[in-house]
Amino acid sequence: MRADAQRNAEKLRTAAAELFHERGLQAPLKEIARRAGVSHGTLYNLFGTREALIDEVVTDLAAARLGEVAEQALAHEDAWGGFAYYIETLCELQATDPAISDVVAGRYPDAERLMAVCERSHTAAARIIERAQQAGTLRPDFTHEDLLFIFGTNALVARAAKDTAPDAWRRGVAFMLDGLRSEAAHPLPTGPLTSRQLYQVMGNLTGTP
Amino acid sequence: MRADAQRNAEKLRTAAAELFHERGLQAPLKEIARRAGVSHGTLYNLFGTREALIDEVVTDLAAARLGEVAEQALAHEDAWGGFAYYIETLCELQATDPAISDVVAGRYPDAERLMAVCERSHTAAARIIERAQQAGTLRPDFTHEDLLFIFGTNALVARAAKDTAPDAWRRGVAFMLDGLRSEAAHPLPTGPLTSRQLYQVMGNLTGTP
DNA sequence: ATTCAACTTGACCCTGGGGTCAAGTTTCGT
DNA sequence: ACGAAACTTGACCCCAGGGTCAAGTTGAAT
Repeated sequence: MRADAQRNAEKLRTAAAELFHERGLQAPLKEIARRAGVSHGTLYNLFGTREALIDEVVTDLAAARLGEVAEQALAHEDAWGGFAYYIETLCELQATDPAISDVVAGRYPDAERLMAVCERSHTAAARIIERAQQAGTLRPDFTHEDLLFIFGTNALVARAAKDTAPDAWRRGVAFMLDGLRSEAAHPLPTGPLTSRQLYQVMGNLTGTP
Repeated sequence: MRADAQRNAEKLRTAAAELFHERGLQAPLKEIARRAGVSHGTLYNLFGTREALIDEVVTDLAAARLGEVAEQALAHEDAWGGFAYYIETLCELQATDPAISDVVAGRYPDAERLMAVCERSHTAAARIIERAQQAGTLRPDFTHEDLLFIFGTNALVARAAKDTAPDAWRRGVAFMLDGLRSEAAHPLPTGPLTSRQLYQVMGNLTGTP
């Protein structure tokens, strides 16, 4: 790769990181190129697809953030505390960083590294759920898919309320969390989604193709 | 108004009602005209704006549906039962009729008759909430705005899951409802939205201009 | 039957997103 | 310092949605 191309790629990575952070992973590619001071043709030359760019720009950040949250959640002595921490902190992360929000809620099958990160994050989440259920504080009919669903809706809520009431998501999450304790549980009307279904629904929810 | 214009208006109303029902109130106006077998220019001539069309086509249906649900909810002997019925039934309505879903979740300030219907619906909802709170079964920190917020998110969830898992919304609502009982309540992290804030957030949430 | 206002039409414009590629420019090895 | 390969550019194409309006058509009053 020629030196100038290297430089442009770097400028594009920077601009993309900024715009993804500000506006989420659907930020227009042309605008990213504009901010980088480069033609959009160059963006297509150097990265080819949006997902390739995402994979380069967002993956490491996401891995760090998600890993840290999961770790801290498992570090809680109290299983319910860890579970609640996990949900609250991830939702907070979604509210403050649209890019991360989209990673958690979206579908980017062609971003390989990113998918691996999600994979890891999912198994961590499963552990957090299981621990709280074994402690008897989290209702036993709650599933991993329900958790992701929560993040999916929170992504939208947080984005919609960002400028008007940046903390609006907290109330919804708090109500929800109160409904997830074992003591609060009443029988559910429907079984959980399959992961296949979840995948599709999350896609529609966040407008990921 | 000339007879042919009358006929066209009728065809357009019918087509609009169908498409709004199938796809929600953002259905492309050109497609409505196409389905009516009429030029889109005619649609603009006869109705002017999307909201005018909505107001003519959706208001009566919405009034009937919303009115009935509220009435039945208040007819419940049990205040909590009435509250839960109201939420569940309205959410179900959202899941089965995208047009109603958008009415409940959206913003259409220029559709005067529709706004009046919403107004009425809101005061009914307030009564349902208050009754359940006075009975001591609904947590006292729950507000009208929280309720509308629930409908706002449910609109998105129901739409996203429609084709994949038409009942997916039920689980989320059930968790939520379990969190709204007085026994489940833990202190909330934030105060409620003002109605002004809610208005803006709902607008962003549903993409209503 | 004529006439003219009322109405309809579809070509046209705009916006904003995605994407391509021939022609021009720059880097780098020799 | 030169030439080939690598790279960049921006004009161009696509699509889908909103919206306008001059020209043509039709209804109905006289």
